Amino acid sequence: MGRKKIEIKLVKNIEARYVTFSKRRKGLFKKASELSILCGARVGLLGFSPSGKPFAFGSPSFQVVIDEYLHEGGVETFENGEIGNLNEELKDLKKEIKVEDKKIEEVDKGIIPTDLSLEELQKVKTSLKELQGEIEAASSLLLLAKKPVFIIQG
Amino acid sequence: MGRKKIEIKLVKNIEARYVTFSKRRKGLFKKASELSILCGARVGLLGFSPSGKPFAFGSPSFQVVIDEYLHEGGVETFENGEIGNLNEELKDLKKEIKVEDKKIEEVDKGIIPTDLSLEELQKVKTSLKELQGEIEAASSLLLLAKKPVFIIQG
DNA sequence: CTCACTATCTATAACAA
DNA sequence: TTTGTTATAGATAGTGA
Repeated sequence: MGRKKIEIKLVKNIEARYVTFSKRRKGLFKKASELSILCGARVGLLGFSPSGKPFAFGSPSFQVVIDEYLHEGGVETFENGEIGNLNEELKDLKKEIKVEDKKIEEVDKGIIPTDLSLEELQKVKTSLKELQGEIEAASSLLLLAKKPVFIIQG
Repeated sequence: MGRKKIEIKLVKNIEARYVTFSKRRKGLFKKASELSILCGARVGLLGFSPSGKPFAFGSPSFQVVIDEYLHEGGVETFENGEIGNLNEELKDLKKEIKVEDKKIEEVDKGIIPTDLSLEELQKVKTSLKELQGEIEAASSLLLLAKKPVFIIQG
């Protein structure tokens, strides 16, 4: 999406890193907004910049997402017993991913040979990261669903 | 980004809506993941599908974002007094946006004439939605910063 | 950190399965 | 709700201010 294809890994140059962050955060907000409007979904986003500054986004609002989570997105969303099963599945997935992650690391270091091109390897790594993110988040949701939940002091 | 340019508004056909949701959620996760990896940012995402099913994503993990928010992203991020000022600014911005929103609605209904092309109008509307999302979220962050915060029961 | 420019790379709308 | 294909619309890397 730019003058050149880039690898998805930490941008070394700090200045360039901030520029990239600024541009892509904007892009992410836009995507989140579009998803919400096009599909009637609700999306909340919370994060921290490279320098540790918080940023957030919500559509139709951040608060709506929190409220929906508190009132409907928690325990009631899952059938009885379902949570335990899902947790087991997630545990297995995490194990598998850990194995794959280690494998890739060793390929990277040349310890293990591979038939994959650098480009293909990059894709695998990126996919793995995404999967990790989803699984991790799913775990968190399940955890929160089991032990309710975010409480907002007020 | 597809065969045709589309307006950013609720997809009428429900089947198509779900397809769009499925694809764009995937895209959003990818963008969030890339932002995190490229810039060393932490990103957490929580939302609900059109049908009310929760989804979440985190990079490097959902939990990391929550933890950082609890420990560093809250009150300490803002200087004393800064919060009050920011809240005032946000209040003003919200008012302005409300006005603009109403204006656009009336333009849509033909009550107010406009020199803008449909395309330009669409852009303005989309930008406004994004701005709303950011401002709303900023408000939430400030609110949470003032009245600390998410508490995770355990 | 933001803004503008523009050559390229990517995400995705429409369609079918 | 998910997946694959293909033509396009849209995002963004590199660069300079």
